[in-house]
Amino acid sequence: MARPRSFDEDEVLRVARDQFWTTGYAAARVDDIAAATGLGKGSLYGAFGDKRHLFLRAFDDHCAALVEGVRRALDGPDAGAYERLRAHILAVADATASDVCLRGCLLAKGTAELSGQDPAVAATARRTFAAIQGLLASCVAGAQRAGEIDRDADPDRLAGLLLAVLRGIEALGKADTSPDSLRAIAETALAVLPRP
Amino acid sequence: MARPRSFDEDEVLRVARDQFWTTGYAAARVDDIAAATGLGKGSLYGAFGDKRHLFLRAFDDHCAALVEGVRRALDGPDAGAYERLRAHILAVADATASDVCLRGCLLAKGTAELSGQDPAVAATARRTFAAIQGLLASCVAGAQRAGEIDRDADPDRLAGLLLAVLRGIEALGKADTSPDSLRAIAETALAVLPRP
DNA sequence: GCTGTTCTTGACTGTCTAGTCCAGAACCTA
DNA sequence: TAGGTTCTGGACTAGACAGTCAAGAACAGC
Repeated sequence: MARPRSFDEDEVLRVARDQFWTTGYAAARVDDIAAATGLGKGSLYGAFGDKRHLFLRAFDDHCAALVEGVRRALDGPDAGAYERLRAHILAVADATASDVCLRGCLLAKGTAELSGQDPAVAATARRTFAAIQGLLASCVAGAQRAGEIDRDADPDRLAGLLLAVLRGIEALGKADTSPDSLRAIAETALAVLPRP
Repeated sequence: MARPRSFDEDEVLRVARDQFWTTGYAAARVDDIAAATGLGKGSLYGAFGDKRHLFLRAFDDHCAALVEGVRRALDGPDAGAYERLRAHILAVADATASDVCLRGCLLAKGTAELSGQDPAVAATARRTFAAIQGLLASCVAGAQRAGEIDRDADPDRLAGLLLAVLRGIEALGKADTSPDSLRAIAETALAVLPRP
């Protein structure tokens, strides 16, 4: 029928996400995104609307990928649930610590910058947090069934606590907190989980 | 000698801080800050240099006030230490939940937006976090001496965990997490502290 | 190959904004 | 009150940036 797109939408969104990620939303320039993707601005505007919508698409994709990553890390049989939980929490601490450019997580950065002014951003963030908490709760419940965490504890509440700890590690990482401190937080969080 | 300043520097910094707070650094306009303070831009630039330095001053002042607030909340005799800790953590959760405009804490917002690009911001954030952790550790140690927290636990590690939980609550609050959830996180964090 | 449609490119526009500058005001000291 | 100094206000500048647009390119169907 007509001339087809010469670019891969997902790839463009990934590049755009990286730009927003490093500079923040307000400081990101559409010209830079166009240059980084190799597209003209017309194509960008034609495909995504305006800067805000481009961000929202990139932000949503990023959050979905994040949840998917957590799912891969935590899903599985009850038997290894506690170990998966432990590995995931330590991995987040280590990844945060080794993020040299301190850009942290786009979810945190975007939410901090925009959720107060853009309900769509707040809604995506809320959904993402809820999804992660759900995955944590399932994993905690698995560990309870496997006898690694006290069965009397409320898995949802423990998951909420762990979510807060993870987001806290993220936040502290942006201040260039030492890798040791971040790891200590993760280990302490695991240590205080009620054992059977 | 010469004409004296017609404005109070601290008051101007407070107003500027509020502007940065609501919109973020990049989106804040110097013209708006000038209008909000009632000053001409010449006075603003004469007194503070440029936008970045104005922000750094406001940010530093805010962080110092924050630490001072935590100190007031947590300092005191061993006897009431645990209760002060408990009250403070619940108060942070409630304050975060009732922040209707979701602007959160300027410390978190400024750090998220700028620490990757401005070492001065990262340094202030790191100092502030360390100070708060120190205050938490002292309070935990007091509660240990008062027999409310297990004496075998490392107060610094518990303080690190609590700091992460507090920052996590802050981060989740920006996504408009329900007041109940935030309070549940705070209560769970308190519940998992090791008792004697 | 022709036609109609959609995509691409990048120059262009209008607006916004950080920072400058200067003329005059306010104040202090003597 | 005179003189020197700093402060004030706001007009001005230069550059940056989001978003538009028109001319042509690439393709599918015929």
